[in-house]
Amino acid sequence: MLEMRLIREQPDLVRERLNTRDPGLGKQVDAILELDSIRRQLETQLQRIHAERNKLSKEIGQLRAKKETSIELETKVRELGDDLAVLNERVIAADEAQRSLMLSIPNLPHARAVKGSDASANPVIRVWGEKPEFDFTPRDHVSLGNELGLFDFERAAKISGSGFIAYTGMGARLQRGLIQFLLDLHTAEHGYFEISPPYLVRRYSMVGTGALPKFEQDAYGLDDGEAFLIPTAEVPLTNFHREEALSYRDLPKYYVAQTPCFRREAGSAGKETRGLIRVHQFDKVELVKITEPHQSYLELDKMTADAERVLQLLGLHYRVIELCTGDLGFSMAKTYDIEVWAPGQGSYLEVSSCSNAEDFQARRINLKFKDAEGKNRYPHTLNGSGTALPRLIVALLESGQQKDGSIKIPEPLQNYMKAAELRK
RNA sequence: GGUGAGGUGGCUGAGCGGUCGAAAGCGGCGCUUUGCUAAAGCGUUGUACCCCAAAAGGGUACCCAGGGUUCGAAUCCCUGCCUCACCGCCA
Repeated sequence: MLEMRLIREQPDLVRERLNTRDPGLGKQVDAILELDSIRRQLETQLQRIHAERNKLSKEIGQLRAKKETSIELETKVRELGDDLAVLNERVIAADEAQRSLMLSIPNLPHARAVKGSDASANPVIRVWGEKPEFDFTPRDHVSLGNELGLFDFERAAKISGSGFIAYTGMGARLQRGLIQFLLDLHTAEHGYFEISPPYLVRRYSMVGTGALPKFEQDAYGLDDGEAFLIPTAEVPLTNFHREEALSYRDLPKYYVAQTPCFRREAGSAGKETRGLIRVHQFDKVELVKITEPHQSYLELDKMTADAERVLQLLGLHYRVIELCTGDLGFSMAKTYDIEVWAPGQGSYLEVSSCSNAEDFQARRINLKFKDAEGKNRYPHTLNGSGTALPRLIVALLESGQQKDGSIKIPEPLQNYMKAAELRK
């Protein structure tokens, strides 16, 4: 949620920045200003009547204490009470109208974010390693994995429909080993605190991170929309301290969690849907930070580096791109995507997205911290994948493949896998 | 799922339907005393919103949440949520 005061005091700035996301979005500023002024007028009226009623009620109490009559006052107060009820409903309605519009307005892109309307404008920030060379035509993970018995798409589809995967045998062990490797790396070497959170969350937690209200069609809902399967561990982790006031001494917080993620992927049928690349349920190791505002961008760089480290240790070629204003997620002010090279696809796959939401989510979840002066302020929240499992597996299989269809396992994984390669 | 108890400010814990945003203690902050520490004394100490250009100041709301009774609710009634205890069921 944006700060109302900012919209009120610098509407042009807000309008302009929203327009960099999507020309036309800036119009929302005028709508919100209108609702805000209506709400405030009503609230002022309501409060005047309240003040009057409180005063008269107090007088009634005093009259009664002196055993004097107070009938006239009582009648008057009763009338005020009726006005109050009517006005109160209008205030509540105005408040809700404003709030719901506020919740549907995305975050402002960072002031220096690259401007652009879609992914084609995303600049490449850096590249690590090189595309591996093969003296044969590299195969894709589906054919490699099927041959090695690493997963079973047909049976998974039989159970749950298309878009679900069952890892089998060494494939299952590969995922488990990777999860272990990732959690060990981030906890032991990068300083994150491990949490195993609920996978089912309340609606307000989804609203809190910005997954709702806009993207309800992407989530799996239960109980008539009161609960949702998490689309990412960002939701439970970021909400972990909701409604709390932390101390600046507790910041920054570094959290890591491995969870499944559930996504309907509505509207993406047919698009990069082959194999493991886009599925309805996948595992992910997620990083979340809560920081003081002045260090959040430094922390974003560190978090991105932590995610990149995964690929470096596994020897996977990747590039980091910055999302332009038009491609930014709803809650985010700045995002770096890490894309790993998948030789069998002949393309880069997004395996991590590291973002700074600034105070946008903190406002929504009412998360504050007391600074050194004892003042309550909103911290910044960050999140990044570290990393998504299926696409990491795609890259590992396709990059590690050998002519005979076996797969070399990168050195750091070998202990977890109890094997140096995958073969029939 | 059943029964019982309970949810008050950073914490502990009072609170007769009217002057209670809420006693007291602890903690925090400030000042005084002090060679330093400790201790003591005094003062201060919630959040959100509204009015005001801003500051000063004023006002409204908030004692788990939502309804209700009443001229008036922390206080009475109902519902829900949560916590604790015991029972049942269950991985």
